[in-house]
Amino acid sequence: MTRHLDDAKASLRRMIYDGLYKAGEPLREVQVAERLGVSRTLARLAMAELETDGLLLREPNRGCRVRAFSAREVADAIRVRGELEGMAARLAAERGLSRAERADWEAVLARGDALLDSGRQDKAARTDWIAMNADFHAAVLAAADNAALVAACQRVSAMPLASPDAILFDAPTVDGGGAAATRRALAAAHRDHHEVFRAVAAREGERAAWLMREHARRSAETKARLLGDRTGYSRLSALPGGKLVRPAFG
Amino acid sequence: MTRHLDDAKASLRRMIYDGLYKAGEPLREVQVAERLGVSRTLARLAMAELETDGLLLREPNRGCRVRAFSAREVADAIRVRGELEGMAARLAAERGLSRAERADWEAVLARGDALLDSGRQDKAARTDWIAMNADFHAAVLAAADNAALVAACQRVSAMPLASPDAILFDAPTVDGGGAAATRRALAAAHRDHHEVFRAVAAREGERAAWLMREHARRSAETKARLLGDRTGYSRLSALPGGKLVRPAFG
DNA sequence: CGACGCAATATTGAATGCAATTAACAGTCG
DNA sequence: CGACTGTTAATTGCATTCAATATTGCGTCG
Repeated sequence: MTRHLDDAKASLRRMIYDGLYKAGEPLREVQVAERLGVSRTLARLAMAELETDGLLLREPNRGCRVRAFSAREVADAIRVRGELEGMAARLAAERGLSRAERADWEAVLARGDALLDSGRQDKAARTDWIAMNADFHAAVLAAADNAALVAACQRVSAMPLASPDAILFDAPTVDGGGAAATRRALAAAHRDHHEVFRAVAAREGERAAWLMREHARRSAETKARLLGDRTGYSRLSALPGGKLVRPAFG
Repeated sequence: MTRHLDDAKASLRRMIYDGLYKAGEPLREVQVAERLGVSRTLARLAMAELETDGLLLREPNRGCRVRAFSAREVADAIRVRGELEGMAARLAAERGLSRAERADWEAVLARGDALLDSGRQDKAARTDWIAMNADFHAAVLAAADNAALVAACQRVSAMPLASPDAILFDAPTVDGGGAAATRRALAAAHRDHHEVFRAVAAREGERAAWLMREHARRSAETKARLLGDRTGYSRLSALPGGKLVRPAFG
């Protein structure tokens, strides 16, 4: 992959996430190329990559369509991610953390603590949170020292909303809405992070795996609750409340 | 993906598996195109896909090289596959098998029994065995009813030797060689199949998962023993004994 | 009036050609 | 004699062009 292709792919991904193309709507190569400001070749390659990422569906000689993900599919993907991350936690616990890994991990946890303590809710805080969260999940995978596991996890995280980066801020909830609920959810998630770390550090492999799976499962349930039962969607910005924020995505 | 591209990709894959390109050796687009009998465009696309499959490594502006897989990497991938298939078995057990699924599964098991009972060791028998084995693993995944799980499993199986299809027949072993040892290994594997099925049918989820993980682990250990400790290889036909047979691969 | 078939058009699929980047080599200077 | 730089050859990256396939609209026939 070269620079231009990466750019085109990222831009197209963003376009889809932003709902420029509705689910089921065909992506015409010429139009995509125009909007991306590149040639048809690059547009085509970008579409091919997003297809392998599972974001687009291709019918031979009929082009690509944006794939719609049901709440069920997202939940399924998150369960798989949880299983893989759980395996990573178990492997990490069995292997034991090096001094450096332990320090890195604790630094990430401290960043999360600081963010929660600050009480900030602005956009920068959200970006920081997403970065912290991503770093935590990456640390778990790295500590497992299994390249195939990392690759598999990245793949399953390619689905919109299935990635740990995909956090729904300020979406309305049944138990009262908005900022306070979000804050509670983030605090709970970060407690999970601490617990996973303690279990791994204590070499409690199976328990670490269980905690990690539960962490993913909670995230899946939260998202399912927020997204409702609609069977298909891809325009994330059109979700209930329209206040979805996923700045660090893609 | 269109027909020509699929063909080109499969052919190139086979070329690499057959050792036409050694590990680390660069794949020049023009040469690949010539050997495939297609244009540079298709060769390029095929290479791009094999890159995403993890079979090739690409350095920007410097093309692709065949990736060498260490015995460790193969073992890691198989462990991940085992975890995913174990998850599938657990989900299948929790969900319960439909009448049709149960029948399909039993038919696959019966095919394996018949093959073992026949005592055949010819090439056709091997092909049949590989097909039966693939069907069994596919049945486990299908019974889990989780699309993301299937996709993740397919991905991790893309690595050479990591797929359940990749069976080493007649490779020399430490405990006496060849046909008899292979026969014992296949019989043991098929006992695993039966046990997994019984556990799933009995709704024993965690036990089914464990059995499936162990099934994969055994396969990984067998391969590791056969492959030895060499740190890098990709020319499968050049493995010890040179009697490797993997007809249904790719 | 509806259904089928044919032609025109639009869209994807593949190949060739051109530009940009990189590696290798020779020549020159220190 | 070794290191550096300018130049050349080779290779990838991208754009354009040509060909194949599917879709749509219209006309005709039942």
